[in-house]
Order: sequence, then C-alpha cells, then structure tokens
Amino acid sequence: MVRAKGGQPSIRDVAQYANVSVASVSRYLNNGGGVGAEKRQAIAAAIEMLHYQPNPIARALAVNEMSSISVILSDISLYGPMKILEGIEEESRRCGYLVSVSLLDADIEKARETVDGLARSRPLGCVIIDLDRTSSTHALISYIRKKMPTVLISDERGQSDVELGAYIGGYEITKYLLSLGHKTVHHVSVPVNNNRYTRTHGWRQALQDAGAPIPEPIAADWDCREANRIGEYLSTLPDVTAVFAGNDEVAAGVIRGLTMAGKRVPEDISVAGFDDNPIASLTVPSITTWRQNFKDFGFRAVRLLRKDETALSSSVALEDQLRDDASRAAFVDQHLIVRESTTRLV
Amino acid sequence: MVRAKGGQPSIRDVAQYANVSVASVSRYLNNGGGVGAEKRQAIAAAIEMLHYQPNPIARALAVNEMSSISVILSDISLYGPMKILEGIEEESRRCGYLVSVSLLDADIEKARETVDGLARSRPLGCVIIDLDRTSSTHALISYIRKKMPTVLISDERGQSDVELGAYIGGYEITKYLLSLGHKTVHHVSVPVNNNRYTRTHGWRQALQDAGAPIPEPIAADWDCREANRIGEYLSTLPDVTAVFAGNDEVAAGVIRGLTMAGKRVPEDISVAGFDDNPIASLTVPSITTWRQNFKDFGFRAVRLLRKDETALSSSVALEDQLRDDASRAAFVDQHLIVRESTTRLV
DNA sequence: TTGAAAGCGTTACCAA
DNA sequence: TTGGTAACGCTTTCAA
Repeated sequence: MVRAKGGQPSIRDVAQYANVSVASVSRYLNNGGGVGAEKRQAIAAAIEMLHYQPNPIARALAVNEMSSISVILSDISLYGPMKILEGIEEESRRCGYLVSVSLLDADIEKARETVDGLARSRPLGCVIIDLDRTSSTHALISYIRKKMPTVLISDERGQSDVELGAYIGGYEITKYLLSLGHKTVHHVSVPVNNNRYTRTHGWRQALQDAGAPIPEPIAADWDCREANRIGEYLSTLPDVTAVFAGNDEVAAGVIRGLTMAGKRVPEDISVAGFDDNPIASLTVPSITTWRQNFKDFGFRAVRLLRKDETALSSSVALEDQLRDDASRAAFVDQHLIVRESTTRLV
Repeated sequence: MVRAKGGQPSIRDVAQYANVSVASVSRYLNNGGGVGAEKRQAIAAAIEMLHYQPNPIARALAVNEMSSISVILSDISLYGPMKILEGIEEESRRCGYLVSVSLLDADIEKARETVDGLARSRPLGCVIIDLDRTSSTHALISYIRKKMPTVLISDERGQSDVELGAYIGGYEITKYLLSLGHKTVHHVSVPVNNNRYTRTHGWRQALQDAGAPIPEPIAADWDCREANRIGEYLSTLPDVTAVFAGNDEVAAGVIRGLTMAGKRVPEDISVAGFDDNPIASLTVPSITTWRQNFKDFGFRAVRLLRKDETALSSSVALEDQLRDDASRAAFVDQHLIVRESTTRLV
C-alpha cells in the first residue's frame, strides 16, 4: 500500500488501490457522474479502506476557490453580531464550509490589507455584519464587494442583502408604548448612520403616525458607558414618561440612571429595550424588548452565498432575487416581548 | 506583461519581470536570505510594479500548512469565550494568520468529523476554549491533540496550556465577602466538571482557610434561566447573608430572584458575580465582581502556537515551558471590582 | 548566489 | 465511460 509522504493517503493512492485512474476518483468525489457502477464500487471501497479524505487545500488551488466563508465585522462582543456569527457558523458547518472571522481595523489602510488577505484566501464569499455604522467596516463595503462575493447584513435598505428589520421593531415598540397611554416616547439611540431604516427611524415614524411630539433622540455609545448618565439626565426632564432604548444594555443603564435619580421604573417612567438579550430577563425590573432572530439572519446569509455559487450567470437578476428574499423574510420571527419595565401611564 | 489566467500575477510573472528565476523570488519572499543585492532590488521593483501578492493556498499546498489558526469552542455567545476569541483574532491578524471558528456539535461523532475537517485544512494549530466542561468539546480534547498542535484554554491545571485563574478569583472574592463580616458565603456555580481549579474550588478553599462553614453549592445553568429561581430559593434559607455567583449574569438573576422574594441586596444579602461582564455595572444594584482579562488569554494562546512553530525539536521541554508561562501569567491583570451589590454585614 | 525542475494533491481538458 | 496529463502557484532540492 503506497502512500503519499504526508502520511495521509492521496487521491493517487485511492486510484491505485481501486485500479482506476485518478481522474475517475476525482469525478466520483465531485458530482459522481461519469463513473461506471463497478468503478464506483471499487473507489468507494478504496476510500473506505484507506480512510481517504480529500485535501481541501489542493482542491482550492485547482479550482481557485476555498470552501470557506469569511465573516467581517467590527465588534464581536455585541450580542447581535455574535448571534449572527453563531448562525453563520452553524449553517456553514452543515455545508462543510470553514468560517473565518476578521475584525476590521479602525485604520482604513490596515483594514484594506485585511480584506486583501481575506480575498487572497479565496473564500466562497464573505458576509459583512455591519450593525455599527460608525466603523471602518461600513466605509469599505464597496471595496469588499469588488474583491469577492459579498452578503451584507445591515439595516440599510437597498444596500443590504439581509435586512435586520430594526425599523419595524422600532416602530412596533414605540406603538406599544404609545398604546399604554404615553403622550410621547423618548429615544436613546445606539450608533447608526443616517440611513432611513433603523430602529430610530421606526420610532420616529410611529410617533409621527400617532401625531405625537417627536423629542430629539439622545445618542448613546454601544458600550453603554454613558447609559447611566443618560438615565440621570432623562430624570431631570419634566415630560418623560416613556423611553425606548436602542438595545437592552442601554435600557439597563438608563433604568439604572433613572433609579439612582429617584425615579421608579416602570411606575414613573416606562423603559423598553431592543434585541432580547438574555440579560433583559435578569434585571430588576425585567426589560420589555423586541426579539430579533439573529441566528436566522446568519443562516440566511450563508444560503445567499451558496445560491450565488450556483447561479453565476445572471448576476443582476440574482441580486434582485436576493433582495426580495431578504425583505420577505425580514418579518419572520420578530416580536414584542412585554416584561416589567413598561406599564400603562396612570 | 504576461499574467496568469486568474487575473492575479503569479510568482512566475514576478520572476519574469525581474529577470530572475522563480526560485529566487520565492527565497526573497520567505527568509530573504540567499539573494544578491541587485536581484533583491529587481524583485522588489517587480512586486511593486505588478502588485504581486503571494497565493496563500498554493503556499499551503507546498508546505503542507496553512497560515491559519482554528478556534474550537462549544458556545460562542458567552461573554468570556467571546472576549478570548476577540483576543485571538486581534493577535492573529497582527501576525497575518487567518482565524477560523468552529462550534462542536453535541453529537460526538459529528464533532469528530468537524475536527477532522479542521485538521485537513492544515492550520498552524488550534486553540480550544473550554470554559464549559459539560460540552462535547471537553470529551474530544485528546482526540484533537492527536490531530494538530493544540493550545487548551481552560481552568483545569495540568491539562490546560493557558489557565484562566478562576481559582484565585473565586478564592479572593470569597475572602473579600468574609472580610465584610459574613459568617459564610453561599455559592451558585456555573457548569464545570469536577477538576480542582475552578472558581468553585477557590471559593471552597477560602471558606476552609477561614474556618467558615461550607454550604452545598447550588448548580446553575450557563444560560441563567434558573438563576431567578435560585435567588428565590436562597431567600427561603435562614442563614444566607452572602452569595458568590459563578458569573455576572447568574448574579443578576440571583439578585432579581432575591429582590422578587422581598430581600434587599445588599442590605439583607450581599451578592458577588464573576467576569466583569459590562452588564455588571448597569444593573441595580451594580455587581461586585472579579475582573478577568479574557482578551489577554487569547493573545497568549496565539503566541504559544507561534512558539510551537519555531521549536519543533524538544517538544517535551517545550510543553513544560508553556505550562510555566501559563501559570506565571495567570495572575496578571485580574482583580476584584467592588460595586454596590455587596456590603458589610450589620 | 542562482536556476532548473520535481513535487504538493487536486481538477479539467482532451483523447481514446 | 475511461485515463493520461497539463495546469493551479508555490517551495525546495540539487547542480551549476
């Protein structure tokens, strides 16, 4: 039994053992077509016998494509991006793809280099998780699209291939707060750039539709450092009875700030969050929020990349189809979760 | 100007343009040694001119090793593992390595296949993040070690290459609680298996050293679903004045459970957490905790893998050295953070 | 110091 | 349906 140096058997070993040509084994391995029944048998046996496993690197060199998916994001320790990554990984594993992750440096030149490196590893494609529009990730989107097939997960309609539907969430949660009798809803926003489909815009639209006054939104940071202070600040405003925070952590911070300032939540002020971070059910009071199925966004991203793979021809039509898929699915599996932090205005 | 089909220039193009052999370019690219000054110039110019970037896949095929690091974990949405991953990614990017992530299926056969797949992609090595000892990850450690160079991040002394030092944290936080006048400290543990260096063992040891009674620890789940109930349960016990929870989320849940049951934290009962999850400063009350520098664990893991690379020879001595490094650094950058959830017993 | 050439493990084209 | 063979882009050995 001859073997390649490496220790691992190669396709040549299989061919030899099965008394067929290397080409036949290769065909067998791939589509399976064009191989006679007996050969198939022999090859299968040989593979079994030798515990042969094809070398993905050699394959990648030959076809100029690695069975991998690159995930590009700017901050991995946020709940949403992480859950999306989890979804991407799960679906990729099911398909036998490797998943690589890269954070993009704030320095745009370095970030570009990272992207170049990724592209050189010739993945099936990449998925950009761009929930934080302040980062260099966003600035590089078109650069990345030029380098490899790209699925963008963001809430910017018309640009993104998988939409987060934060708009509808912001709209619904504001509507809910209004339905509790609050005259208006204040908003503490997380950093997003000024496109038209964020939770902030949903919030604004809901107020507008209800004819409610629209207070100036207050900007918080992703890392919630200032959420406390914002809560305290809100407590000094006379007319605040309901607050919609950009995510659950910010909501927790706002609640804390309000509490420290002597306000009771929800009796004096209702506070709602966003995302359904596990923490939202562990605080006092627990946080009313909007549930997003982040993992599913990940699944969908991988599927788009696969589709891309099989439909290389009409790339314009494809793009359109992707968009449709994305918007169609945007409403799935999202809903309001009412907990203790919100109540009817008395 | 001749070019390879792919569009990208190949090493051959560079050689031709620079009027040198392919071999020389290759030498130039790698160690840089064994190339004359003028050739160096010419090659550099050619590379610049053609925007040449070596193909990592072809290189990987030739040397039978890809410049990548595989990260293996069982749950990515926990704060600790995530932060560690962030550290790994950052350091890897600095070194030009790709990092791939894989969750291991609960089904051990499937998990094994995943590992085989990873090994076939011939990474520099892998790092196993094994904070959750109930998973299949733990069962496969020796299997993985056989397949590729491995750095294990866990709190199991003697097995792990990077130790989390949770033991010392558990010890210190318990000591602190005791120093506040509490007769003993109850413990809500997160899932870890029965080795001797977890936070739970640190807790036990601290009690023992102080001659304090050692209550039976209560097991919580990672996902904190039961933390609320455990808090409620603890409120029914007569002698509970201090609780050390396995992590900050569990602490939040316990605090909530206690609060719902009418106890005041910290006036009636002090509660401490672990990890310094950002959420710990956002709750009411904010949570006293133990800060771990997770990111640094990630850095260290990558460095071990690199060292591994350059010291293939005496692998036993190396192993020992790694262990030393790990333990030496275990105490770096960890410390108690006192917040509102703990107070002196009155 | 240099270059020619033989791999590395696949795929894919072209004949048979 | 088969098999021989030339790529794929790089490294590395061996001579010169």
